Amino acid sequence: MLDNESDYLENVNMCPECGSSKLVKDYQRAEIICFNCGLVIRSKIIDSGPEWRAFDSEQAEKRVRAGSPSTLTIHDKGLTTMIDWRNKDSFGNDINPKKRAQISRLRKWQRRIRISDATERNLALALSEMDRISSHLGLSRNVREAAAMLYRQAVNQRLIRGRSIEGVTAAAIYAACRKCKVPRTLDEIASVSQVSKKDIGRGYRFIARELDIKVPPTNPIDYIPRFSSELKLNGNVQTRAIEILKRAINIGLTSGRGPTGVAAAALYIASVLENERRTQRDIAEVTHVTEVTVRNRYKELIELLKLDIT
DNA sequence: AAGACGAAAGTGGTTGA
DNA sequence: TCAACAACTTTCGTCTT
Repeated sequence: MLDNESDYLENVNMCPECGSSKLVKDYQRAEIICFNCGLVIRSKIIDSGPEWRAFDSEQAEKRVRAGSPSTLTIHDKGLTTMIDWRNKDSFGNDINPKKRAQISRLRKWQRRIRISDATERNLALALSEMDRISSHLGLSRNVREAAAMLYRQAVNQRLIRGRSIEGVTAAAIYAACRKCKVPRTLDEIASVSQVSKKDIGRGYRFIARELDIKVPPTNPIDYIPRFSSELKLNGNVQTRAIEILKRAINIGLTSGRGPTGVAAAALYIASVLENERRTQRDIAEVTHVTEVTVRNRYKELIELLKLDIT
């Protein structure tokens, strides 16, 4: 077993063909090659270099082979050159004082260039704001990336001119949420940003038009998973609610109505049908509509879908 | 007493002239 | 730009469990 295993390890130090000890490990091609005679001694070797994923700061120091993946949520996509602040060369030796002065000048300019003009500063600010809002709303990675992408497009097309950074960031997030089918209401976004609901809506319509984003009207079904988990409803209720909504959509019962209201009513009916009853008030609370709306929608639903609540 | 129901008046946003 | 309009909310009183 040990013999077999050594096949996979890289503990060869001598070429079996010519006896030379000058071996080259080529991680790109995953081979160990004799520098002298060119024999491929091992192939498919495993790159044992550190990985970029790190779970604490200690690991972060070790796992530096590849750098972070490129991301849109950092203003330069994480692709900048960083000059280490330690005065060591690549072997860990001290750098002599003359070189040190040179390098510190390099560092200075690198910093200045990284966030150079107004656009860059704007982006950096906006992206950190978006990050703040996203974490408040508990948005997933891909929504954040999507929002960042929208914002970049908006910047490229000079759409920010005359508009507040906060307004556009909030609008970008709203749009990204809808695009990714994890809708947040305007109210929710307004409550964690300094922008009013009205302005976010206006900003959203604006960038949606200018960037030519086609987002279908919000589907009430998209709200079901989030609302029902907030109400601690089980999966059967969710399925039931989605069923109801599909039928409702088919007869056009949802058009013109606020999607949250319809979702709320469907959830209410489903919760009753599945014997997991929640009060109208509870549902109204998490869906941010009033009990009255829940009632109105739910009356329409049972009437037109011929549902019977026992 | 809590929840469900419904009427009536008020609010903010869309639409069409 | 303004008025009409539908959806939604607020408020409050009544009915049901």
